[in-house]
Amino acid sequence: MPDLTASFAALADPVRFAIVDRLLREGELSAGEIGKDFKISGPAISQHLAVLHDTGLVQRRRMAQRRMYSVEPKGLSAISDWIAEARKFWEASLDRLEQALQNEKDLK
Amino acid sequence: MPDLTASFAALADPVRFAIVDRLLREGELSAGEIGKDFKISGPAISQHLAVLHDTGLVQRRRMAQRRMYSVEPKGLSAISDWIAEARKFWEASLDRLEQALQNEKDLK
DNA sequence: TCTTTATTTAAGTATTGACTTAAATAGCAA
DNA sequence: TTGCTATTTAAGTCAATACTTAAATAAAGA
Repeated sequence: MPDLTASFAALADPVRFAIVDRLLREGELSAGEIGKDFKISGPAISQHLAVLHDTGLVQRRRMAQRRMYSVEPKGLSAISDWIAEARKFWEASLDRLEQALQNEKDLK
Repeated sequence: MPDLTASFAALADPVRFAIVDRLLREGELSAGEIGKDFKISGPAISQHLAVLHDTGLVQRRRMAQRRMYSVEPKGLSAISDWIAEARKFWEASLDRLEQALQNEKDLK
């Protein structure tokens, strides 16, 4: 299992979450375009992008002077896989709860 | 949309992630039982459980002197919903990539 | 009531992390 | 080369947070 806590930590910051969410919807964007959404400095954006890149949530490539960023699906699918696994357990427990409530009702 | 970044922050800590993961698999457990898995102090565990409870990831109830903790499905389904939405976008972009590679191949 | 068990709350410390400004790097164009 | 645009790296500051020990609370039992 990959290190999910690092991915969660990356998405725990509101700026980084908003960046990933926007990249999902709009595809590839430059660091400058991404930065326009926020009132923090350029270097702050660059540092956030570095965190997202280091944790494997975004890819990047050069295009002339610009750095283009896009979502790295593998990074998100690691979370998706864990959630799918977790869902099995919580749905099973909801089923047990529902069953228990039904039995209680039947007794009346 | 609920505050997903708070949920991500809660799961970003390795201890809290392990607690949630174990509660999913084993169901309801007391604070004491949960604490045995870690070498940190009782109060530290209690504080982690408070964070998980405050962010809506776990429920708790009293049972005599003990506090019993279990996963709150709603907390995780908020993440699950975002991932499902995100998946639509990243799969669409993968499809476009695949299409582009196919077109390139056809030209040869 | 007094004691024991289970857990939380309080208070203080140390590390981590998000931000800033200033300086460095990379590529393009005059 | 010199300059211009885009972005990152460096260095330092401040706030958030994960931990500790000590004290408080809650429920049960002798």
